Amino acid sequence: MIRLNKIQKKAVETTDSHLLVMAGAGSGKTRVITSKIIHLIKNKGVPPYAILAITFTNKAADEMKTRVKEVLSSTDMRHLQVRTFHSFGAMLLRSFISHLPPYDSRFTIIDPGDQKKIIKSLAEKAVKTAQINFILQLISSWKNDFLYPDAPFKSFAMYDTGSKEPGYYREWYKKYQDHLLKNNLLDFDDLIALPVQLSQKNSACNDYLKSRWRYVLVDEYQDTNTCQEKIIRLFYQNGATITAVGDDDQSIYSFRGADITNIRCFENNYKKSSVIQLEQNYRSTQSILDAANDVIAHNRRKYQKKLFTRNETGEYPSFTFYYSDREEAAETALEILKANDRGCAFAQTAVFYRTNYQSRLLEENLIQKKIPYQIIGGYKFFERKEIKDIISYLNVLANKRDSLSLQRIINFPPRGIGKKTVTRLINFAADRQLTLMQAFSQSRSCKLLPAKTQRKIDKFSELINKLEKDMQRHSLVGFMKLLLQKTMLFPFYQQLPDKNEANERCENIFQLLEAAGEFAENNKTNSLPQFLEHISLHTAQDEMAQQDTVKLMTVHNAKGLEFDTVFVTGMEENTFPHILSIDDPDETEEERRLFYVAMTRARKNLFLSGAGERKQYGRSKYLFPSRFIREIDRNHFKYYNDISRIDNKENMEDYFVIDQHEYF
DNA sequence: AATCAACCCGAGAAG
DNA sequence: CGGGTTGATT
Repeated sequence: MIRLNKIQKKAVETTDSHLLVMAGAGSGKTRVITSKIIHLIKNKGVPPYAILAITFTNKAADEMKTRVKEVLSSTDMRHLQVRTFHSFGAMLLRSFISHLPPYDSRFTIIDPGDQKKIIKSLAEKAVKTAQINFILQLISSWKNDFLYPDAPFKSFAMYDTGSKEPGYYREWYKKYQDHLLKNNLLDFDDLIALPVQLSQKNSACNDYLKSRWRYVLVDEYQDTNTCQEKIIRLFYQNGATITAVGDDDQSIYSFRGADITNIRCFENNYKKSSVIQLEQNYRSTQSILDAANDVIAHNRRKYQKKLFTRNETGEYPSFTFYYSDREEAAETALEILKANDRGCAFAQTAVFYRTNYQSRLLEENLIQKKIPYQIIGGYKFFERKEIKDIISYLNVLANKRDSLSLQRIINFPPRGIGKKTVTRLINFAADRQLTLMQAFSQSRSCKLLPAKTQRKIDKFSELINKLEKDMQRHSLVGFMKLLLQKTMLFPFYQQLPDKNEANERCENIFQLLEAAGEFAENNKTNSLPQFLEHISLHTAQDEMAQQDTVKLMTVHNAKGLEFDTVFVTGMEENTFPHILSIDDPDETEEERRLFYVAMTRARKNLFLSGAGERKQYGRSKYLFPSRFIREIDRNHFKYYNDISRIDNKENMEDYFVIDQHEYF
């Protein structure tokens, strides 16, 4: 057992009862979990088969696997399960979902973009994006609360649905879920909720869960939602020993259903459990921790943790309030260069912001100063059009019932099958209870379409059939190359009139092929369904390359990461805390935790900044420094300046619309 | 079916 | 300001 402190050691060696490890930021929780897995196998003789570790991101899962791999044999590794909640759910469902007809094991996992498309397609007339988002969010929280459309009506009534009746949204939910069932599609929430349903309805599945896992370790427990907690509870009820690791001060995902009371009530919910608090930090300097402790102390807390370290004292963070967002971006880029001159590698530097669009100005400045950078999150690689096109072909081949993907590719690249034809086929399929694919062949005998159009449809069906045969005969990558040619996708993108665009899209296609090759190599498989699952469960952090680039990301994406030098930008009221969280004390506390997460990512240097003017929708907004900055003891700054440099007299008036004295 | 201009409206965070 | 959609035109 490698270098654990006394308290960590106790957490590792407590194996005979349920345990909550309250692990402060940088206190070595990954080390505790991995050490515990190794301890169970090596010292306690627990078969690896009986151990399950659950995380939230692939990156965390991979990290654990890598560390455990150094000690365990490859046979042991094969039997040990280290998975994310979603991949665990998917795994279980691949084996058991046929007990929930009409789903079958070839289901496709859809992303939020697909969800929006589905809602749009189910609407009789145009629906606003905001409305679609609201519907989907409601559906998501219903699923997280384990409510499916067939639940009694009164269960839905307690949800706040604004101006419209809950019944209205329940109708959407019914239509949406019906579409998923017919097309054999699962959304992210289904991956968590359906396993619970299965374990209750299907004895084979329940027996499997019951008999197999005896030790379950959960990472980031503060981020569990009702459904995820229920899964852990299933193991608990079946006699497994639970180790929950997390930090209530880092709970930042309530908007996706995470319930902070899950971790705060662990002691009550899991009988005969104990709690261990890890407060020694191995990441940051004491100066950074001092400032971070100041901030989080402003929250109401059940577990009062105060981080300390034996690392060097280091330097206090700095705070600069710039004149404008442009100045902030330019100066941040300059500071990155200065840090680089002092010996901080670009790869050890990160810039965080509250909202995705804040990356834009930064990017412009980094490009101008020729600083290599990489954005983590935001528009994801697998959501690019050219990639989605290819994946849609693959989806259709893996799941013939997926009419969503089929509609995407039926006339792409263009092959003369227009909207009218597609609408006709969809209606035809609906009338006869056929899948869209089945409608292709049936429409011929029914003479549904003009002969010329039917010929085009036949040709397309033939293409799909041929690809299906090719799939059997080739490796994953080999097959994908063949597909790119036979569908004319690659030639299509290659021949785009805009050469820059053509190059970029082709480059992305090559990257996809590379990813497929890597996947096949790492997992020793050419299975298309497994590759598709891998893609759909891909997370923002997976895009972290080891290149020497500055990393740009939202604070949410920064969780679990660490850098020598960290910049937290946009520290203004209404930006961070976000304007939509400012009226609700609970949400403001969550914003504070978010800032706490941001600060505790830094090992050595922490730069905080804000701007007095920020452009939004092409208009200027005038802002004041964030309350979170004022919560840090003034003595805990190396440099502090909250006065904007007003060098443009025209804007003076705007600044003093609100009396500064009133504000401070 | 493809192209383009006018127009509208919006961006909170993510598996 | 800029992306996405609509509707007119070819």
